[in-house]
Amino acid sequence: MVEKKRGTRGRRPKKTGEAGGDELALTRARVVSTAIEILDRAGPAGLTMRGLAEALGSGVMSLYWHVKSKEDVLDLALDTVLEYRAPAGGSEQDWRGQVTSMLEDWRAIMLRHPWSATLLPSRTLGPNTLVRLESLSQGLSKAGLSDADINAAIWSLWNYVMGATVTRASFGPPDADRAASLQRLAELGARFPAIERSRLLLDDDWDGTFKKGLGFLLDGLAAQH
Amino acid sequence: MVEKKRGTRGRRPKKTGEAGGDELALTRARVVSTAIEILDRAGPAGLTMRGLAEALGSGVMSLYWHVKSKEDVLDLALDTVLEYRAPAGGSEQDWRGQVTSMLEDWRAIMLRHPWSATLLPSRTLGPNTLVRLESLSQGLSKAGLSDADINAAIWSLWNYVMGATVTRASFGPPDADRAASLQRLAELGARFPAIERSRLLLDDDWDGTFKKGLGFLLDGLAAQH
DNA sequence: ACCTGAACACCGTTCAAGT
DNA sequence: ACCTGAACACCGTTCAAGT
Repeated sequence: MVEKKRGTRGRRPKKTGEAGGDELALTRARVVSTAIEILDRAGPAGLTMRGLAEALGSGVMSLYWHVKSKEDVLDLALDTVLEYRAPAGGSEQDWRGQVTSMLEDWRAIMLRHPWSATLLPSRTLGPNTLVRLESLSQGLSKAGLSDADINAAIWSLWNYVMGATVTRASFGPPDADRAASLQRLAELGARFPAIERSRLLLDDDWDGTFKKGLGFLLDGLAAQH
Repeated sequence: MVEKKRGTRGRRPKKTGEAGGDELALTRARVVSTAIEILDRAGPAGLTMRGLAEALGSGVMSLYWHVKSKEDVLDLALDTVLEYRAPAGGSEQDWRGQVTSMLEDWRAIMLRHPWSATLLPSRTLGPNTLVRLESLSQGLSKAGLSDADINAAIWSLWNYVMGATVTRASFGPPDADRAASLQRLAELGARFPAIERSRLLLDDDWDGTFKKGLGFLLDGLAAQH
């Protein structure tokens, strides 16, 4: 009853040059990057410190030398994924182009790592998030908005992307039938005539919808001249 | 080592008319509503099936008669909180008013239960969420948008509110100093001149910013005539 | 129909210890 | 400086059983 699963990954002496990648030194960077791999594959619920250690070929508690806690791992993974390298010469670009390309890059990254959209709301803004806010801020300063409007504009765009990504992630490709079953519900009750008519829940041109909505918002900003 | 904490909440025979509220029958509705209380007080991490049972004065496993799993409890709590009763005569209202009041109600509710903003992205849309989408859909149909634009408009507004709430919840009143410390970071590095200048992170007029941004978006929609 | 405790298979993390 | 296993105090849920 107290027997332990030893199997293939019991302790063994370290051999240099061993195949498999297991022999690499444990580093903070390596911990974070395999955490990201696991998150991509299994989502936040699939990440455990025990599983992470196993994937790294180390004991569980070894992780705690490089990392403060599981929360810490999540914070680091999130900030790593959100990294943004502003394209060179961005400051000469027109504001709409600069803002749009940064936001689309942001959205694309979050969709590539869907867990990030789920996690971002509940944790601190990291340095890389600040880089994005700064780029947004600079872009909008060229839009001719009043000082009073500019912060509201930044947050509007931020919120829009955040919401779009989070919504998109919650539908997700794995369950196309979820939307279908909701649509059926909407039809059945006949309590939702407008949704039914526009087939809102079946529309899956996410990219187009994102672009169009962003256009609405930018139009609204431009209109404040 | 195997001793058990019996104390005040050990089994006792059911007495009718007993004081304290403990004697109420266990119902699905009661399970959900005390789950909401706990979520409000302690957040998603603070909700455990064991704690929930204790708050209800029942054994843990009794819950599973009324509820399928913890996930189920969260889904139910979320949909309960999101309930929307469209104001009478909404269909005669002008579209901007109808849309705005529904969205502000939605935002207010989510801010009153901050965990809901965190949870919504990762779970199914419930019936009550559909009611809100329907109201949005009906309101916008009066705005004179083309059929091609209307779904994009719905999702834009949805995304905006979602993002605004989620962002707001992630700052939260508990840590006004978090923003301050971020601002310090921004100043220190001098890598974020635009953020620093506008004092973006110190701005805490969330309500005003929300309204203004919503205005930008609605202006953009109106401009599509 | 409704409620129960014991037990199972997990978690994250503290600690005292090894090298 | 870096890594370790044992142990602690938790989880959600299955099960077989009670009324």
